[in-house]
Formats: sequence, C-alpha cells, structure tokens
Amino acid sequence: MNWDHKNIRSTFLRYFENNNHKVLNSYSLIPDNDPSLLFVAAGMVPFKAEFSGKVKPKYLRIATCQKCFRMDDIDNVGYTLRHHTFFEMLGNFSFGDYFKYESIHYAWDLLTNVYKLDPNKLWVSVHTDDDEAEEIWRSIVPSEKIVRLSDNFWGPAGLTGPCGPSTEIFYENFYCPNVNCKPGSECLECEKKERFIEIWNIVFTQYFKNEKGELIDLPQKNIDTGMGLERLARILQNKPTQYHTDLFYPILIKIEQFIEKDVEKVYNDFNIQFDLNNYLSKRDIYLNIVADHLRGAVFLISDGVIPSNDGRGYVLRKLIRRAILYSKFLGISKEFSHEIVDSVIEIFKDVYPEVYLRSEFSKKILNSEEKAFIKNISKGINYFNKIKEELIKNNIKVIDGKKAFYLYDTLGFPLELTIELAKNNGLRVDVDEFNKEMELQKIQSRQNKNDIKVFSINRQFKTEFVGYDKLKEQANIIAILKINSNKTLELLNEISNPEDDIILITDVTPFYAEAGGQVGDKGIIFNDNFKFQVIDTQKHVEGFIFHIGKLLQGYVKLGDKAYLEVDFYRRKLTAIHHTATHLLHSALRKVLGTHVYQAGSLVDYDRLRFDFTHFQAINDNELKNIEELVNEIILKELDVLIEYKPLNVALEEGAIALFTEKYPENVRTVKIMDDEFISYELCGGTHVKNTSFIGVFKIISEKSLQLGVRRIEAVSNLPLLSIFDKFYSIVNNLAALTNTDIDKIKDYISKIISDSKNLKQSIINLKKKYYQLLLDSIKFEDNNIININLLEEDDLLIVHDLIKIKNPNYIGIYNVQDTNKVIIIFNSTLKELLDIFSNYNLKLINLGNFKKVIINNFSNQEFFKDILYKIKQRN
RNA sequence: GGGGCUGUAGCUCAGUGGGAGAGCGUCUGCUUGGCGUGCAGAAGGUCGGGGGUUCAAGUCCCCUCAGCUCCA
Repeated sequence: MNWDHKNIRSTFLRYFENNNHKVLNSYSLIPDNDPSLLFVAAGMVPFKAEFSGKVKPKYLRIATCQKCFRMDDIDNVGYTLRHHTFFEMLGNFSFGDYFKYESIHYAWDLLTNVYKLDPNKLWVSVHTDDDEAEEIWRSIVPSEKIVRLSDNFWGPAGLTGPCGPSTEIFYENFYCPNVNCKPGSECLECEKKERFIEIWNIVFTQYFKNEKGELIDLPQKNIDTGMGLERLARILQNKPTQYHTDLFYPILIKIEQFIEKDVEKVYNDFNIQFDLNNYLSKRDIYLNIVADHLRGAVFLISDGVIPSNDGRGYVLRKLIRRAILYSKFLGISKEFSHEIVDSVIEIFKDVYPEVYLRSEFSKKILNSEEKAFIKNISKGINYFNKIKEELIKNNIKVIDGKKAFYLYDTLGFPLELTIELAKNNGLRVDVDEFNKEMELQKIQSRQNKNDIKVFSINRQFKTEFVGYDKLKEQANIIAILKINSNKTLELLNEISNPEDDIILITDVTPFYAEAGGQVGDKGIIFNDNFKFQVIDTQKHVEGFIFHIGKLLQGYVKLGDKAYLEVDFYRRKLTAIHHTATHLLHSALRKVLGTHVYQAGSLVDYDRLRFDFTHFQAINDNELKNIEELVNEIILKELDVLIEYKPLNVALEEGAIALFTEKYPENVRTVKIMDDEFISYELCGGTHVKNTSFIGVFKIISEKSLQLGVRRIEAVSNLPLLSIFDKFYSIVNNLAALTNTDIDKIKDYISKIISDSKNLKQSIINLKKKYYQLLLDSIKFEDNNIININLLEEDDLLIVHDLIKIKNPNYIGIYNVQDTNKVIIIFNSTLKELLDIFSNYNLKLINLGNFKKVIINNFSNQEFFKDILYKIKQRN
C-alpha cells in the first residue's frame, strides 16, 4: 500500500464517512470570534460551541482533517521528533451520539485493519478513574499494554470550554526489555529516544469548565478525537522522523539547495565565527526548524494573517524571523524564503486550494519580511559593536542581561545571535539577567487587560437585534452593569444617580453593536423615570449587546421597560460610509488587482478607513480611477440588495468573505449589481438602500500602514462638505493674504521661498564684502584689540571667519562699538587659553570649533589688562 | 492591550543648551587617449509637527504624528 499523505487523509475521512459521519473541509486556522484563542490549535476548536451545547449541531457525527497551529512548543520544534508549529489533525466527532465504546472500536479498527498497523506495537492509556474505558480496552488489547495515567484529561482549549477524560493510543517505535518501561513511565533512555509516540487521543467530552475552574456536566456526552497526520505518516511511510515524510521532505531538499558550499563565508558576513563541528551536528535540527516555520508561515498567510507587531500577525512575524535566523546558521546567505513557497504548494495544492491561490501573495510577504529582518540584524550588529568596544575599554568580559535585552526588546535582535557574537569576541552573555528582564516585561504586559468584550459575567443574557429595520424600539432592561475603576464589571439591581461607565443590557435593541469595522451606535434609552445616554454599543463574546454610557437623570432598575432610540443622523451617515466602503473595496480590486484583500476597516459617521493588502504605493492616476469608479456607481443609482442564504451558496455565487471571520451557516449578504456583480460581500453592517444615497465619494489620503498593507481614508456626503468648507476658507485666506488668484498661490509661495533664500545669501555676501573692506584698513598685530562697528550683533562670526582664512589660529579680541562689550573668539584647540579665562570666572561659550568669551563693561575691568598680558605670555 | 526605541542632507548615521555636521551618493572643474582612481569645489536641511522652559533648544519638559521592536 502506498501511504502518501493524500491517501492517509482520504482513507481516514472515507472510513468515517462509511460510518455515517459528515466529512467537512478544514476550517481556517483563524478561530471565529474568540479573543481568548489566537489560532485553531486542535481539530475540535471550530466545534467548541456545539460541544458546549450552546449551538445545536447540524450533524451528530463529523470527521475532518483540520489545519492546526501551535506556538507553545516552538522551542521544541526541530529538536524533537514530534513537534511542529503547523500540523494537521485527523479527527472524528460525536455530539451526543456515540460515546466511549464506539469511538474506541472505530479507532482500533481503522488503525489495525485499514492502516494495518501491527497490533503488537500499540499501547493504550486511560484516565486513572476511568474504569469504563479500561474495560472496553481489555476486550481488545492485553492488559499489560494498558496504563492508567492521571494526566489523561484534555482541555479546554482556552480558559473555559468543553473538556473531559481521554484515552490515548501509542505506537511503540522500538523494543525495550524493561517491563516497567511503559507510556507515561518510560525509562530515561527510552524517553530520550521517544520510544512511545502518541498517535491518537480520544477525548470523552462530558464536562464544561467554567471561569471558576469548576467542571459542570454537559447536557450531552461527546466524542472528540485527534490523530496527528504527521505522526501517522511517519509510521506508515516508515521514516526515521516526520521531516522525512512526504509532508516535509521536498521542502527540506529545496532549502538544502540554498546552503552554500562556502559556509564559513556566510558566517563571516554575520560576524560569527564558523565552527565546523557545531555546524554539522546542528545542521539537521536547523534544517527542520527552517522547514517547519516556513511551511507554517505559508499556511498562516494563506488564511489571511499578515505580519504585524501584535496578535496573530506578530506570531507570524516571529515565525518567519526565526526561520530566517536559523537559515543563517545553516549557511544560507541569499534571500531564499519566498523560493520555498512553491515546494510547500506542490505538496498541498490538491488538499488546500487556498495555499495555491495565494501563492504569489505568500512569496511577496515572505520576501519583504526577510528583507526587513536583515535590516534589523545589521542595526543590531552596530549596537553590539558599540557595547563591545565599551566592554573592551573597561576590560569587562560579560555583556549584562539588560543590554542583551535591549538588543532583543527594542532592536528585535535575536538572543541567539547576541550569544554567538559574544562568544566570538571572547565575551559571555548574562542570560539569567536577560530572563529576569523578560519576566518583568511579561508581568507588565499582563497587567492591563481590559477588553470589555472578554469580561466574563456569571449569567447568560440574550439580546435580539432589530436595528436593520427599526431605529426606535421598546424593550426590557435585563441587566445593569457598572464598570469599576479596576476595569471589572459589577452587576447592579438599580442605579439612581447620574453616573458614568454604566452598561445596560436589554432583551431587544435597535442599537448596532460595533462589528465588521462599523462603529457602534449612539443614542438614548429612556422612559418616564430616567434618561440614559448611549455613547457606544459593543457586542459581547457570548452574543448579547452592551449599551455603554451614562445615566443622565432619574433611576433605572432591573425589569424596567424603556424606549431605545438610535441617533438617526449618525446611523444614516454611517450606513452611507459602509456602502461606500464596499464600493471602494470593489474598485480597488478592479483597478489594482485581485491580490487586494481587506486587512482592516473602520466605518464611522464622518469617514471611512480601509486597510488592504497591496505592495506598492498607489499612483495618482490609479487613485483617481478608483475614486471615479466609485462615483460612477453612485450615479448609476443601483439598489443595495440584502439577502440571507446558506454560506456555501453565497461563496459559490462569488461573495467575498473575510478570512478572519467565521460565518454562521446562514449568512447575510450585501449585493450591488447592474449587468454584473459590482460588489458582493458577506456583511452584517447597515447599508443605504440605493448607491445614490451616498451622494459623493472622495479619497482623502492614501498611505502605507505596514509592509504590504496600505490604508485609504475617504469621506462621503455631508462630512465631505465640512472638510471642503475648512479647505475653502484656508485657501481663500491665503489668496487674500497674498493678493493673488487661487490658482497661482502655489507659484507665488514658492517664489517667495526661493526669493527669501536668495536674499539671505545676498545679504551674507554683501556683509562679507563690507567687513572685508573694514578689515583691509586694519593692520593685524598679534593680539591687538579690533575696534569694530557691527551691522548686527551676530555678525561677529562672519568677521572672525574672514580673518581666520589667513590666520587660522588667530585670537580675535573685538571691541564691539556701542555695546561696551569685548568679545574674544579663539579656536577651541588652543586649550591653554581655557584656564586663563576660567581663573577669572568667565564663562566660555561653545561655538562649534570656537570658544567665545564675553566681557561686559570692559572699560571698568582692571583684570582685562591681566588677561591680555597672559594671552601674550602664553607658551 | 502594556512596555521600549527611533525620527537630523538622496542613503547610512554622528551631534555635550551656544555658527546644523561626517561618510557614501549627486553635480562641476582638474587628473587620464577613455573608464576606474586621485585632487579641488559645489549643490542639497520646515533637525517629523505643535507648545513650554531659557538671553539662547536639533539637544531639556509636555502634547501629537509617523516608523521600528518586544511582551500579552
């Protein structure tokens, strides 16, 4: 049997399809609206809600091969046989359908009868308290191959969520005569060589872990299993490591091609000493790291992650930079990362089309990150050299951890490199101190987490949104919350005084909560007894809606009926900008190309901001085309069609979805079309009914946001008018001031600027000539006092400069007429003069290469003669 | 979300409260049969923006904008 990765995957899915499972495609690596998770880290993550019983599952049995990403084990990647950042997990799931018995039998049947693994090499573990699971296993495997382990308990993914005891299946890589050497208690040697590899983890998901850490019985008993594709492939393909399987090997081969024969030279470029022994022993590890990270980066980029300095983008950046760093240790000097993309695609294009579709984009991103990182490294090396010189001067052998941390923290210079460089210079890095600094940084960062959306409340609420059709609605107040100064939330039964930082939750609301870039509504909530001003509306993670604001007057208590009224003009103008955003998006794709993806969006009542992927500056011509295209569609008076339909239907029809959003089964679509689609997006925002309502569209600015991402700000309708007013009055004022026509202001001002430069230069030239004439009439003897009439007080330097040309070390003693001051100017190199002046308590003023001394009321100063005398006597 | 750093000539960056600089690049002249080279000279600056302290701010303080970076 040829167990290539495609065959392993399809065999798994087909097996469960034959056992009445619905086979679903892998979900994106980016989890749905869950701020507690950066990435999908296990096959069950997309079904968290189904497991918890919050969502009724559409299918009771599901099987997937899910893309997963974990950063937790990154330090192990490459060093062990089993860790990866990006990996695939084969999983079968049951939501209240089959449980322990069937799941165990499915697993055993598939492994031994389909994949034909040798049953003698399989071991299993069950949770310490799980008699039932052990009982089931006893009928399948000999009892000496079953172990009970206390840590056989999985989950939750994130802080809260479904979890439960598990049973694991291990594959024995090699024989060990020690009878006590078992999974979970291997002998030291076997642990090192990874005798047992966990290939399948079956979780009996029957609990929900809440915020307090309590385990609560779930309404139904579930099965959640996960089998690492890479591990299974290693076994079935009989390879020494997972990197030798067809999931990695072509990537390794490609990377190896870039390793230069003259490795030493590459090391010298980075000021690192080359150590042949070290290089060879670490070669495989580094090769694995580079392959793993670049493979992972390609998948993250394909799912819409863009390198940035926070969140998911930051993880991606770190991943790419680590790959580049280790490529340097490997002996690769040229930019290579983008050239690896094709070999990743070659492996996965039939399985994950998104990887193939975004390949050009991935290459661009990798290459620009690589360039940026190299630039960083060279800055870091500059700083390192400074430290080094300082240390050598003071004869110190240790680079203190704070300096190493500065390199890392502020300059983004990897610690590994600092250590290497130090070694080569006979220095050592205080890594302990570095770690302390890192710990401090982490503690500090954790302190202020105050995203209101992730606040947990011990009760479930539900708010129905009716604001697409209505802007005013009556509703019941079902919760009152106070935001405390320490950013925690407190449930109240009533409030009676005017107070800020209050949140009201109602059962129904016309208020739109911030989502999809569109800002939350403002407005008022009121009845006969109170008036509450809503300054922002936010959606909580669990679905209900916060009306955030302040109580202006009266008192509110739980259960009150009240009217909710949205600020009409604000909402209307926001809708105008939202529809305009869709038109802009479509125009960008038309003018610039389909590599344009939305990378961020803000829709407010007075402007819109749209971030998108694009790699060059947009020229004026393109910008004009985009603007015209949008305005053209506004003039066409096209209807904006809102429809609800199944997600897959919408996607098949060509609707644009965001990579970073997870959509429900039934989605809301916003469509604008004439003969063909102009714009077709999945969107929950509020829109105008017809494009003509937008009125007019104007791009205000275009700039680079970060590498590969650009931002356009634009304004429509009335807010544009106020911007126009502002500019109009500025321009009018300028025209009036310069007494010119509006069209000619620019020419006029540039003429003034160049005139004034020329005038300045002329004046200086004239002054030089004038003073030269004065000086020509003076006979220079050493240290005589020059009586001089200055045109302006600052001109003295011009005079001194003129003298200096012929007498470089001239000590100028100037008696400035009409000011009763003597000013002495001399070259800073004449150090012997410094003491003379400071003995008389005279302040020396630095003037670049000169020192200046001012002596006021010199005619009354007896000591002046002494000074003159001493100046003459010097040397 | 929380820190750290940077912003000065086209580029890379110095700059201690006192005339805005260096190297590279550009231009001109000389050097050469011509191109390197060498020499001499020149152009090029809202010192990110705004406010404050000071006789005097690129430099100190506050605000702001932009970029880089680490952590969560």
